[in-house]
Amino acid sequence: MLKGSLSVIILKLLQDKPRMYGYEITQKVKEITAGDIAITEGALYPTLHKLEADEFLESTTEIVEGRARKYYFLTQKGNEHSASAITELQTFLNNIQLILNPKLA
Amino acid sequence: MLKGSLSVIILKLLQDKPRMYGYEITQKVKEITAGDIAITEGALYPTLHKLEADEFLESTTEIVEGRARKYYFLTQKGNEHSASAITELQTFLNNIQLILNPKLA
DNA sequence: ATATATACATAATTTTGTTATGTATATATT
DNA sequence: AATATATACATAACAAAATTATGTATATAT
Repeated sequence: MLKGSLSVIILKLLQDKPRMYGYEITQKVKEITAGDIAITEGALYPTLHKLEADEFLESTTEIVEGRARKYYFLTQKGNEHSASAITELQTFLNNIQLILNPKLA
Repeated sequence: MLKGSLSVIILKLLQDKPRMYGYEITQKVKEITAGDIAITEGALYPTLHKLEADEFLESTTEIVEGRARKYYFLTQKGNEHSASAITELQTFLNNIQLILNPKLA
């Protein structure tokens, strides 16, 4: 993982599906990237906690099939922040592309 | 900066121009990205030193216009490593793109 | 004389990952 | 019945790789 992108990925996934739990996020990323990107739990959970502490996310815990699931969702503040964070990452990715592929510049 | 991309950027720039010095790299990145990406010296120089310690780069210092310049160039090992490192970063960027823009998947 | 640009370098700190470990339940396999 | 795997969350020790601040030094423009 490139450091710094995980929180934006989480925010983006929660924009597309407004209620997800941690394990679900790891599986979704694995699915989208055909197994290339595996989010480690040691990175995921602290990041979710930080996003919640920053009031970008809120959560509710539910028991589903005998196991606890902690569902996260964007706050209004988180929704606003997501927009700029995603744009910023997109701009950065475009810039790296320009460096890696100057012929397309 | 997304952590981890800097060394790959340096390797790529040295593939395109096989002899560059540190300050020149910062200016080149600024130029390509229209000022969006500014490489900090505190990141640049330690990264150059590490690439040299890993024997991916070698350097020669020259005095140009009264000031010392340390020119870096790829070793054979560095050239081989560049190819895989760039491909790997490209794959990663493509995967992030899939997450950020699922409609293009 | 002073500010800015060029040119390199390092130290302290922060951010953000990886790896390892722990707890717990459900389901599939031997 | 025992064991392995998948699901589900969490935290601690450690490492990597930035940012920020600081330092040295020369050339050029104001």
